[in-house]
Amino acid sequence: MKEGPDIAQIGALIGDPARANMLTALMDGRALTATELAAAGGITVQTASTHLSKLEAGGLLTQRKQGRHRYFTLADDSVGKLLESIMGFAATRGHLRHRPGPKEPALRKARICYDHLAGDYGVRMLDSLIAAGAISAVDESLRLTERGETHLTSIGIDVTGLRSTRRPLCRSCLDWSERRAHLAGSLGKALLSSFFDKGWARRIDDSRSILFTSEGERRFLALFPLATRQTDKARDHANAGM
Amino acid sequence: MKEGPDIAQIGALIGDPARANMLTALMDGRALTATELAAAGGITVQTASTHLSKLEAGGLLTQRKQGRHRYFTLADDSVGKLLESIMGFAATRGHLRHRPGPKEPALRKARICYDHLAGDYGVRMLDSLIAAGAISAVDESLRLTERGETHLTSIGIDVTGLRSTRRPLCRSCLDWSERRAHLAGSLGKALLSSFFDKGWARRIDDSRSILFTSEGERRFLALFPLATRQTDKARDHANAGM
DNA sequence: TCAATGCTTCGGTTACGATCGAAGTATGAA
DNA sequence: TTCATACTTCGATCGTAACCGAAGCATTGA
Repeated sequence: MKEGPDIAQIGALIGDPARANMLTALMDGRALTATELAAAGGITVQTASTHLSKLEAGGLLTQRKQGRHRYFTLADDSVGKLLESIMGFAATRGHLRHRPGPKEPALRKARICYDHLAGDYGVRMLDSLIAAGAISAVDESLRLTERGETHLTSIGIDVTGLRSTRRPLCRSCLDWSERRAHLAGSLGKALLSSFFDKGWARRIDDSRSILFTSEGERRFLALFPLATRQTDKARDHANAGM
Repeated sequence: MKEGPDIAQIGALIGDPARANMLTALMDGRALTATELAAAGGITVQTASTHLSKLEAGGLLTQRKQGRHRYFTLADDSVGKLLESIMGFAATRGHLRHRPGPKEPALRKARICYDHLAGDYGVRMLDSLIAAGAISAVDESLRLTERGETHLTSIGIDVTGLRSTRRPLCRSCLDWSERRAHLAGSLGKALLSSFFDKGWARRIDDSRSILFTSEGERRFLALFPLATRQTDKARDHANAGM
């Protein structure tokens, strides 16, 4: 009872919806500013500021001043592990947040996950890239193959340019609506940007859902055909442990 | 943000101190009644009742009616794993609950953990029993040896009687103040009861700390001498993985 | 049938914390 | 210097949920 580590304290830290949203927004390891996190949490910056200082005091976050910005990150990867394990548990209990209303199907189909494509289409894209041999998957780690580099360059992605950034090129990101992995990292971001640039799709207002044009959808589906049966093994491999 | 399982919901469930206390009280796998859990949480039965129904609705607990009692247990061992992982995390962040004030040293020395002896003396007792060959330890599982049965019977413990109960005889229980294991199970309970019966010690009011008489303390320390060097290996074994 | 026990439900109080407007501090740019 | 941006702190409001007393229901035992 009054014994043991104080699970109530960190439970309470995670238990506030705004804080939980900010934490999940940080789960891909990027550093975000207080203002960005306020948006992620759906609150004003003042409120976010108090939340962030609580999270920092609780050892979940660290901050790094850079100019007039303050970049927040998860304190270390044990925090990420903790959040992941809670997510996994919550998923088994069916504690998925269902936004009722007409927006939900669109969100499930295609949406922005930070800066890359998620949802049904996001999972399909990664599956297709793996099936085509463009990306090799070992456990959760993804790697762009030579064939993939050629292929993506041919459709207008500046792969060499992406390589020069500090951010990892390929990253597997768990898709909670699909319960499968999709492609994150700078490559995932570049691909989504290219869809916007080509006019295949656009964001809807302030929502995170992505609306494809009929022409864009046709092209997308042609570019990333459904993975066929014999590729299931590779795909499952990429999703191992999730 | 609005994506993924609702970690805030289960965070909030664990985030209330009373609920957290009730959950940790259930972590040894036993089923406890609502009244017992109310005591564990330090609240009235009415309040406990509402907490318990919330925890049940959240999928953390299940209840089983038996006569006019309602026995609550953790829904399954994934809940235990979850709580353990949070505890582990909380411990690394230094989120140990320190009761300030004079009571704390007494609590660390000897206290009740559900129904058995915990704290420094609890750890010492188990170490000593292992060193004496009364209990054999393989990983976290403890077993009473024949020599141990003879020994304990000679000091007035009705081992055969304890064997007839459904509850496991020996159980290893992690001691958070010592970060080491102590003896739980029906044998742990019986030993503590015998200390009370013999007048060696008594509970203090409503606190969980146990006060030894000077005579009782002398006898206890003589009965359970400090484990010597060469037994460290066995003891560490018993504490493996904690 | 009646009393006792274990637990839940109801009603009302209270306290805590999430929230935001407004003001204050720090950094960078003009 | 002045202005703009990024963020924090202060102060006040407000809503929710934790809490308990009292009453109600269910089970057991006499």
